[in-house]
Amino acid sequence: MSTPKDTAPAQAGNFLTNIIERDLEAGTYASRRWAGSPGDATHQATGQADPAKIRTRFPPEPNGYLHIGHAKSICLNFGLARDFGGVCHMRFDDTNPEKEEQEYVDSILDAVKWLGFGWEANDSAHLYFASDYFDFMYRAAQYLIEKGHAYVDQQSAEEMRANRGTLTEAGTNSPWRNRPTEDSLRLFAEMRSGRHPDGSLILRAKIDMASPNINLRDPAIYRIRHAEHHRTGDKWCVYPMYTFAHPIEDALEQITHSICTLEFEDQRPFYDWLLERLAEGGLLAKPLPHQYEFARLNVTYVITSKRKLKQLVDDKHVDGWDDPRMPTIVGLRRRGYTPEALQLFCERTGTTKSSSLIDYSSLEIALRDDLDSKAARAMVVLDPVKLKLSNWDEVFGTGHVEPCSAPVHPHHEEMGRRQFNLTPEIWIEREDFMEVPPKGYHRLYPGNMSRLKYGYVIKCNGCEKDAAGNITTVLAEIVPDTKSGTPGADSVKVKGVITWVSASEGASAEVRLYDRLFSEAHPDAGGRDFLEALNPQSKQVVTAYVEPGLAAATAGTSFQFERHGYFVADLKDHGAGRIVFNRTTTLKDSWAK
RNA sequence: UGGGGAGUCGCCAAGUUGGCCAAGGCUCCGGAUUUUGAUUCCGGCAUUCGAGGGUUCGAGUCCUUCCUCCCCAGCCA
Repeated sequence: MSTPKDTAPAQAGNFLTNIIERDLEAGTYASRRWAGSPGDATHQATGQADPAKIRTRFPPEPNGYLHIGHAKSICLNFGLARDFGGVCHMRFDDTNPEKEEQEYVDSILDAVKWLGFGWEANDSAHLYFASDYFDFMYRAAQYLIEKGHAYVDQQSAEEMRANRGTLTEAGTNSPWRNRPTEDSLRLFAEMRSGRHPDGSLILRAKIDMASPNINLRDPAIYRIRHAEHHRTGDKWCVYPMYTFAHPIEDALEQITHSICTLEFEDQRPFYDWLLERLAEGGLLAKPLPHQYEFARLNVTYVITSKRKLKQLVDDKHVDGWDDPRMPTIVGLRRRGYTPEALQLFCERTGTTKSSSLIDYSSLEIALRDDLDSKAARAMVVLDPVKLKLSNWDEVFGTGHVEPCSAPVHPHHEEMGRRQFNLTPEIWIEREDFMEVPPKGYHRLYPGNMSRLKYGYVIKCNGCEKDAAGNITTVLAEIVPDTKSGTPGADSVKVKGVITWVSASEGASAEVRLYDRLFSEAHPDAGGRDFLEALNPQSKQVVTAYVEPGLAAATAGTSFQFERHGYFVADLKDHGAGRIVFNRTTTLKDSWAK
């Protein structure tokens, strides 16, 4: 997975590619060794020069489902490794046993693979867990205590908060801050042995309670938590905090560029402080990893707050985490988004440090751009009204069905052709007929001609209505010798071409017409209730008539329903005997709605 | 009011050490092709870089004052 950057006219880079190029040129990481697995300085020293020019990592906490924002981070980290001859590690940041589960590990792995990335490189799987480093982390904490860089505090959480100071006022030292080293060492061992209850003691780094950066006011680095961990079981009852664990994970894995989101900027000084301390003690190999921050992805009409997404699921506003309206990877996938479309979207939106708000439509545009050349075409009538060809018997003879042929894709003949029959009664879209057409309308209205796509030109003769005045049947007649593909096809020019499905041969299908989940661009702006911004029409289910061949579609396959948009056979509900499609997105429509 | 970030066309976004007319993508607007009002194809789209001063032959890039927005006071990540 290490294709070097090609020579093609390089896309303008971003601040991260600039940094990496500079590091590569300067040989910043050239001296790194890699012993084939993560480990401390001694371990890595036994290895060869690292075959990976750079190492990045995607480090989610396995506490929920991945969403579109994670997709960006995945594309960034795996993409950078791919483009610069490096390796990207798949790592689970599982340092909080109370929130994490194996189920999430599995779904995250699945999402990353589906997106098109892998963690296999140089004959090994770079799949790691922070929990595998607990032994080292414990040793590192002991080292910090020994050197006077950490101490066991026994203030309560409330006391600690009170003594931390505020944004404008310095904090005050803990009365336990200068506890003798031996005492802290003993207490820390007792914490580990299970002698103390949750919250009674805590290990803190000793830095500066007056620092203007609150993260440096003796941050907590190890806490007591008598909880079962999904991987280490009850082996531990002390767990490292993110602040302490993450830099160590990066260093043990020989990560070069540790990329995270902007809110961690203030943590960087501690990241560097910690790693320097451990490196000067000979525990970690130099050169050390560096943290870089980028702006997280924000998209209009979309929320990514885990708490709020969970509420949508729990309160049944959506049908689960994989509801096609959810911004989760599983949801986007079920909606019909492709990995390529998501990657294209991430490339187009770029990577910077300035927070941006991307139009939701960019997502749809990227999807259309990807699907247009790949999706097989099909004719489907979503809002059916019957049309009778009144001169059928005169033109073809009673009982005749007229075979029609269409390309699977108009620009890719190699994709083959599909067959279906034209019959005397067909379904057409209700909006393709108007008794009184507006200016510029060129489909069916009394006296006007249109073409039945891949079939004949027909002339509209009016319609039939029920007692309430609703149109029940559109009446039309075949214009002879105008069949598509025959020499006479162009003898009659028409402006409108409409799609149709044979009433006797078409299959009926359940089609779910999805629209954006929220009707406001900023559903959770200004602290108001995001549920009030829910779009009541985000899901409409219709019974449609589809081209007969669609019955054989396999779940997960995308089609373009001509003139309607892109649809995907539902991953869960489409199958033998039941045809179920989800509308992924409509087609671009420049005809005023 | 402390600290850390960010402000370039409708939405993104290049622009690194000051120097040819401020990249590119998407949207949009014209026009051509089209049996999807889709696609494709041509063409157009910032005297201006949050605002004001200043330095300079020359500034988005340097100095300065100001404005706006985002993040930080979990024993979450």
